[in-house]
Amino acid sequence: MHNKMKIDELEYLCRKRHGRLTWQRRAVLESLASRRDHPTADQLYVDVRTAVPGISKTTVYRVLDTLVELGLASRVSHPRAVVRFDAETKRHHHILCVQCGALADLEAAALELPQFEGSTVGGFEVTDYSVYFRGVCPACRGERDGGRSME
Amino acid sequence: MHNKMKIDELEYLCRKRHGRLTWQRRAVLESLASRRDHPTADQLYVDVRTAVPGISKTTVYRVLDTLVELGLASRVSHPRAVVRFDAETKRHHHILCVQCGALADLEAAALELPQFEGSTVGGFEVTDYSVYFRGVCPACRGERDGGRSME
DNA sequence: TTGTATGCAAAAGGTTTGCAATGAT
DNA sequence: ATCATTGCAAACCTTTTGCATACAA
Repeated sequence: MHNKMKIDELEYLCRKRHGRLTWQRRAVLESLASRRDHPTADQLYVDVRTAVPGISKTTVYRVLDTLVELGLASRVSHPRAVVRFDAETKRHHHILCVQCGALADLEAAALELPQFEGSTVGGFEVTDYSVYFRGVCPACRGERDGGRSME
Repeated sequence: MHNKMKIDELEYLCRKRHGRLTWQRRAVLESLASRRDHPTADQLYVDVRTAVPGISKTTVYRVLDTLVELGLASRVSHPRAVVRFDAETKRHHHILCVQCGALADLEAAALELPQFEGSTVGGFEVTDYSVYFRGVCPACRGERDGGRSME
């Protein structure tokens, strides 16, 4: 399974850093990696807590920090929303449904964009980039009435 | 001057909505439009307050909401940072310096990207998009030591 | 054993809200 | 005069921090 790889990576990276592989780290990463949406810290907290009661919200925040540092997760955000997390660290883009607020991933390969990395744009040396789309998702296009709530 | 246009637009849009053109709205929009960076609500508050004392922070937040509603400003955000505002509403992209945290605009025209609007991407009907670059700004590239503070 | 990671509770922001007063039209 | 907008203070929420305890290595 793909999640197993993530956990293995976590173990490896923890060792390398003289860090510790706690069940809390495992649990948060497992929960994050098993989801296809972009959960908030609080959603992950609830999630983990139902599976393995006893974790504190503080720890979830700290573990997420660590995962981002280790490159096992990344932060996603858009204006007017709480920060969300994503275990998908391959380059990809995001698209937000302006009607229901759903946030989906878009494979980078699906897009045909120029190769910006390494080039200079506006004087900046580009190391990374992603495209943020806004649009209407399939579900909202179907029922032309709008307004699912933001999950 | 370009800012004058913005204020005129504000006046027009306020009237259209049976809204009122208060000096607070004028002041916030003027401050925002005169800046080339992406100020936070708090920065605008300080700014306006020095020019015309007496405005409250609550009002700055409310005025900014209104400006965004009216299409005179937009929200910009990136993970790990407070929401920032931008009076530039033409399509443009953003680039963040990963060393000093500077956030700059990039003219859309400077990039040569496909025409995504109206097309369908990942099942979504795209209405708008912008590219978010990460890289190293000219200043930080010059002095290869990194670490200006995030303005 | 050693030092990292956790839990708790409290602090720290940033942003929003209720309500009476103000002021633009 | 009327109703949108403001100011104040308090509420809200998410995220961070200090410190003692627990536990992975």
